[in-house]
Amino acid sequence: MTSTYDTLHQRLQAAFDAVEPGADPVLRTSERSDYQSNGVMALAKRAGRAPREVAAEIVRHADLDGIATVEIAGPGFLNLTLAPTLLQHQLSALLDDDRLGQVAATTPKTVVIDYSAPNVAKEMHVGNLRSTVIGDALARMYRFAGHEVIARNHVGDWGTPFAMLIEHLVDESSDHGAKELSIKDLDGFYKAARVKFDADESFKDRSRRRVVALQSGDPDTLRLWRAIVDQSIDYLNLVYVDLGIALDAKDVVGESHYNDMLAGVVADLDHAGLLVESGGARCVFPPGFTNRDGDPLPLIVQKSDEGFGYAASDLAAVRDRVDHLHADEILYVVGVPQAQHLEMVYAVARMAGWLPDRVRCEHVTFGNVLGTDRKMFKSRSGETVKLASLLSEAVERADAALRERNTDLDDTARMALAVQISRAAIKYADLSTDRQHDYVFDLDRMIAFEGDTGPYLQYAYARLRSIFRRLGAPWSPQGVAFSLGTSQERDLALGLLAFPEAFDAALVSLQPHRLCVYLFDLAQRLTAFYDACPVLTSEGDVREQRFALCDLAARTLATGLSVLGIEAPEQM
RNA sequence: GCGGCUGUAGCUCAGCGGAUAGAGCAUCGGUCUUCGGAACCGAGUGUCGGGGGUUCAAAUCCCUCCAGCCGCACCA
Repeated sequence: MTSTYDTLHQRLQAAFDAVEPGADPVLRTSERSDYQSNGVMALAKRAGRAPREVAAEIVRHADLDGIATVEIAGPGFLNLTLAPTLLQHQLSALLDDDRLGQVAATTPKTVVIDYSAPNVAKEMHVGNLRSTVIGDALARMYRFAGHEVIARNHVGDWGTPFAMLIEHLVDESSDHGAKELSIKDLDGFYKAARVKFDADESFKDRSRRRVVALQSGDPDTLRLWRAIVDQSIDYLNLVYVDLGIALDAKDVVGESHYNDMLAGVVADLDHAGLLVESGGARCVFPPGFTNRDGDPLPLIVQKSDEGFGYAASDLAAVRDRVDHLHADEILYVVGVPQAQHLEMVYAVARMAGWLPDRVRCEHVTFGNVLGTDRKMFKSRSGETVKLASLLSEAVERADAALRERNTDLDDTARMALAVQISRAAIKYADLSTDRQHDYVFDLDRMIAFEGDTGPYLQYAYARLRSIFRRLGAPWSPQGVAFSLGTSQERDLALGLLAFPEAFDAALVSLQPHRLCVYLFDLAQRLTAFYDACPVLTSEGDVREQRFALCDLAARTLATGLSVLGIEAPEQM
């Protein structure tokens, strides 16, 4: 189906084209009418004519029969009110459309999304939250839009930190690592190794030798490395399951994966004449980057000790994603501190011819998670907060809230619900503000059942489902007449029809919060409708229409939440 | 020093060239013998960080200043 916005836009575009080809109608939703077109003033200015005269001409050219009525207002705004026949037609089409009016991509793209990327062998913490949640939402949005998404969890599983862990494992196991240890407390294990590394010179030396052994593929070293990595990934997967993140073991393609390609990266840069030796390191100097003294800034691909830096593996990853995964688009959902590094990687990859212009490469940045004191979010004791403990605290609060409401749920069902609610609370709070901004992590606020929160949206959905449960029999639409006799019904209908443009705007701009804003607005229209328009006790066509609106609202909420990675329970 | 991001109501945030700047929370006042009240309706509150400019039109674009955060060669 053609969305309501697109229908309107096409008709207006034709009218604008008749006056000046290519002129933008600037069509927006409006508070004064259903939609407004603001393009007349600019057009009149260019033509040197009176705006209201141009507006009148546009109106004459516009074929809006059965689509909308127009009113010229103010200096030349076109206020559009959608015609009943159009609303009837569009709403009927929505009832039969699983995609709720959103048109799937005609030329699906292969999109590689690099997100989450925690350090293996360290416990996941709030610092990993945003990349994981935002990346997951974008992956789901792209999939819904009809694209092929390849998720890449570029975990930190290589290099010096791992050499250090392996040495520590050897020290700690009774038989010098001949058998793998079961590492119960990964975080503690990592910290102990770190302390030893910083304090003990001989341990540091052994670790350095171990890096060489690791990178050159020493079997014993690799076996120990594998043991640590496997356990860590098992643990990561538990967190992903707890959070409801669509990442699993097959998406884990960490730094280690590119080890064999690093020498090739350096050799090919050398052949291309891009490699420069500087201070003993092998570098590329992409133009336009300078350090604090104004001197050219290198991307160091091979360190002076012959080891490869992360620039090398990032470059190898670009090649892999373009050559083997055939990416049309690569998104890096990575913290903003990496901005310059990534820009340099893209620049060098383009210089080397590894990243053709047709491949869009974008850094999806995000702000920090702050505590209620507006400083970096830390625990009472000043440590970084573990994701697992954050989640369990949220679950406890959700469970307490459910108990207070004394539902008739048994313990198991209530706990399961508490998990769904707490995930929604955390994810929605993260997704509902512009991702580039820092946001304040306040569990009390985000888990509240009133206001702009995940649980509020879930509740709006659950109320709708309750109506259908009470109906007893399955409901299916049959020639629904959308008379939209009340303002609440009409407002809800307009909200439902706006799903495609809200979704598309969120996708194109890579801003999931736009979809959140839409869903919250829809939920408010819904509750106003719900309050004013009885459904079960109404009769005839009105009843049928209200069921249809409920059905559409439920599906729109569920779909919208689901592409954000948020579940919609049937009952709360 | 260079580059990037941020500054909107008491608090948390939308608004990204259009009309009197919006929402949630909090506050105050209503509705209702709840199709699930975790609801709905209403009210008040703003030097859109300051200043200049561009434009028919600026919170929005440009310049500048102030405040805060981040990055700027071998840890990733």
